[in-house]
Amino acid sequence: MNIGAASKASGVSAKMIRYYESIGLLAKAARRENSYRDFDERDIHDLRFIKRARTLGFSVEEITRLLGLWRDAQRPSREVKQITGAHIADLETRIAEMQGMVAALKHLSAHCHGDDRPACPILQDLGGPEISSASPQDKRKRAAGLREAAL
Amino acid sequence: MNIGAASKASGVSAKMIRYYESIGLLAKAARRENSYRDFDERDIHDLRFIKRARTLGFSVEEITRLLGLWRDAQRPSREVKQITGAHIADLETRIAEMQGMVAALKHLSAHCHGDDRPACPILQDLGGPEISSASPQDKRKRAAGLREAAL
DNA sequence: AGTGAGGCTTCCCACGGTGGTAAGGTCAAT
DNA sequence: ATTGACCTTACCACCGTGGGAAGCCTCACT
Repeated sequence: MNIGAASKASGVSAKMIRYYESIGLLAKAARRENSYRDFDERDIHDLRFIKRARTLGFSVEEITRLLGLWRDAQRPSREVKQITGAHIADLETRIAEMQGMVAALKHLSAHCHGDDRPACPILQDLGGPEISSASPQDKRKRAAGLREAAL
Repeated sequence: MNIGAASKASGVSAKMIRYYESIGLLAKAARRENSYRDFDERDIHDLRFIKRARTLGFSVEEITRLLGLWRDAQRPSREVKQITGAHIADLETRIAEMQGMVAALKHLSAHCHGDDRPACPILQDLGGPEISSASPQDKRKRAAGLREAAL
């Protein structure tokens, strides 16, 4: 199976397949005499796994662990659940942050005429003196995950 | 005002102040004889403006426009409201996507024992055959905005 | 007057993921 | 034998942020 075929079969772009291989997320594909990569069913499975996990917002780092667990038939489901739980919490934190932004923005926007007049509470707020930001944005380490996947 | 003082006064790291200057978001700061940057009140205002706007998830590109509007006393508030509205819509799309992920993950997690047994519906789902993903992730251009701000 | 600490300066590197593109090899079919 | 569709590697870009090196500058203290 060529990389193009693997790409179609998995929904992962050829570009990303090579990338995943390069960072060790995906096992190094076999090579034909032409030096073309040759993917088997196992690779396709892994690619689909990765694709699906990315769709669910897991970071590549998390997927590495999940794939490792997948391959270990003996793994305790505890670990999988733990990773998933942490990811859910992460997503929820980010959702809450964004909801805070939306609320603040909607509030400002509601008081902005949005016509030819220059008066605008949105800019007033942005430019104004110390403003009590909704939450001071904790900067805990957080996988890039979805953010880029959504680009 | 040195860059350190400006950083403290605005809450923007010295690193980012230089970066914002380099990309033209912030006007080039005056220099002293030592070649040290010298910030005035106007710069501090702009930095606070940027800081606040980043907190609200605006991308640097959007902030460039907003700052331009701020400086134009004659600007029609329409434009500001329009930018803000687009940003709100963007945020809401991303929130919805993440909420979809959370829902799917919670569903899977609920059916995973999370103990020593290896059986795990989460991995089953990830590794399983074609799954009907919540939404096929539209990839419309979207400013990086929050994603990185939240790191 | 010298020394050390802590500014400041520029410059490059890394991250996460993804896309682009150029320069070359290969294949299959006309 | 040529064309066009594929493959290969290798590099660059994005966004926003942090890290660090190497070299000045300044100030306070000895």
